[in-house]
Amino acid sequence: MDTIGFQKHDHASCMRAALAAVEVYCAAHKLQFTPVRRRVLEILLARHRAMGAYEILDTLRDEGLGSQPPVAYRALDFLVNHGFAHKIERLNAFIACTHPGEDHTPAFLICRNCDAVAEAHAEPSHGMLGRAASDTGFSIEQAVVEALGLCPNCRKGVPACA
Amino acid sequence: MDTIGFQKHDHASCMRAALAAVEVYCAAHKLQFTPVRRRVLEILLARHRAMGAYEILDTLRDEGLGSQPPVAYRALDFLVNHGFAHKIERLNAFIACTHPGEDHTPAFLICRNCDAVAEAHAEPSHGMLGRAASDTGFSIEQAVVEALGLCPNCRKGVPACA
DNA sequence: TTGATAAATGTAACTCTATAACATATCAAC
DNA sequence: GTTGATATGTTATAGAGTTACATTTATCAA
Repeated sequence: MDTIGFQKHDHASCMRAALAAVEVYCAAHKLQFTPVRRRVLEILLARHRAMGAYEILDTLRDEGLGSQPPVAYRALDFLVNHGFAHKIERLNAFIACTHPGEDHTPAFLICRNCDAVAEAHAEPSHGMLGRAASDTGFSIEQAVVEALGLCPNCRKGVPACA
Repeated sequence: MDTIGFQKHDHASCMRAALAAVEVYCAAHKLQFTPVRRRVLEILLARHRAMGAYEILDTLRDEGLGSQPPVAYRALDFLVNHGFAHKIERLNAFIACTHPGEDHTPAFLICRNCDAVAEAHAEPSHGMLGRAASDTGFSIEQAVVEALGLCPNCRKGVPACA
C-alpha cells in the first residue's frame, strides 16, 4: 500500500490532483461529470473524512444544488460505481478515494475514537479469503475490508485526534 | 478455514450442536441465555441465512415474544457481542455463527444472486491489511471482511440456489 | 426471606439511512 | 432539430437503528 491517511498533508493539492484525475477519467470514458457529482466529490475531498449521505445533502441544500435524498444518493452511486469514492459499510458513510481512476480493492482502517479513516489496498484473491473462495468454487467480485481500532494519534492519547 | 456453508447439511443436528455450545458457554461465563435471546438464535440457526432485524422481529411478534425493535436489537447485540451471531454489514443483516464459543474473526462469502452466506476465517493481523496497520501504528481490534460474488450453485446456473 | 442492586424486558416515539415511482429537463448523436 | 438515453427534481415511503423511561425479573448479601 502506498497511501495512508493519518498524517497531515496538503489538502488543497491532494484535492486538485484527485479532481483532475477524475476529470481525465470521465473524459476518457465518456462519463458525465455533472455539477452535482463534481460538487459531492469536492465536498468529500474537502472534508477528507467519511460523511453520511444526509450530511452531504445538507451542504448541497445550502448551496441550492438539490434538497432531496435521491440527489445525494444518485451522485454517490455514480462516484462509488466508478471508483471515485467508497462506501464505508461499517459507518454507513462515504469517503473520497485517495487514488481515483486506478482499479483497486480498498481496505480501510477506521479509528473508533476519532472516526478518521485511512485507505489501504486489499488483495482479496490472495490470503485466506481467496483460499476459502477457491476451495468452495465461490467467485469473488468485490470485497469489503474494514478494520476497526485505534489510529496512531488516538493511541498516543490525543483527545480527539488533530 | 474449516466450515463452508454452500453445501447441504443436517440442519437439525447443526442447530442442536450450536445451541448446546452456547448453553455451555453461557453457563461457564454466567451469562443469561434468556428466552428471547435463545429464540432469536434459534430463528437464525433454523433459517441458516442472513436475516434482517425486522424479519426476526416479525417472527418474535407472531410468537408473542416482543413486538418492538429494541427487543430484537437487544437480543442481537447480546448474540453478536458474545460471538454467537455475526452482523453482515453489507446486508444490514445477521447470521448465526457456525462455531460459537471460539474466539475468531469471521470472513463472509456472500452470493449476490441467492444471498447465501458462508462463514470462513479471516486473520486480520496478517496479510496486507496487517502490514498497512503496523506500518502506520494503527492497532486493529476488529475486522469486517466480506466478499461478494457468485456461489458455486449460482455459477452453475441454478436459478435461485437450492 | 427480604431488601438492595443490577440486569433484562416492554413500549412509545423518533432519527437516520435508503429507495420507489414518476414527472421534467438536459445531453448526445444522428 | 428530433429522438432516445441519461440525469435531475420531487413526493412519498420503506427499512434500519436508537433514545428514553417504565416495569419486571434475576442475583446476591444481610
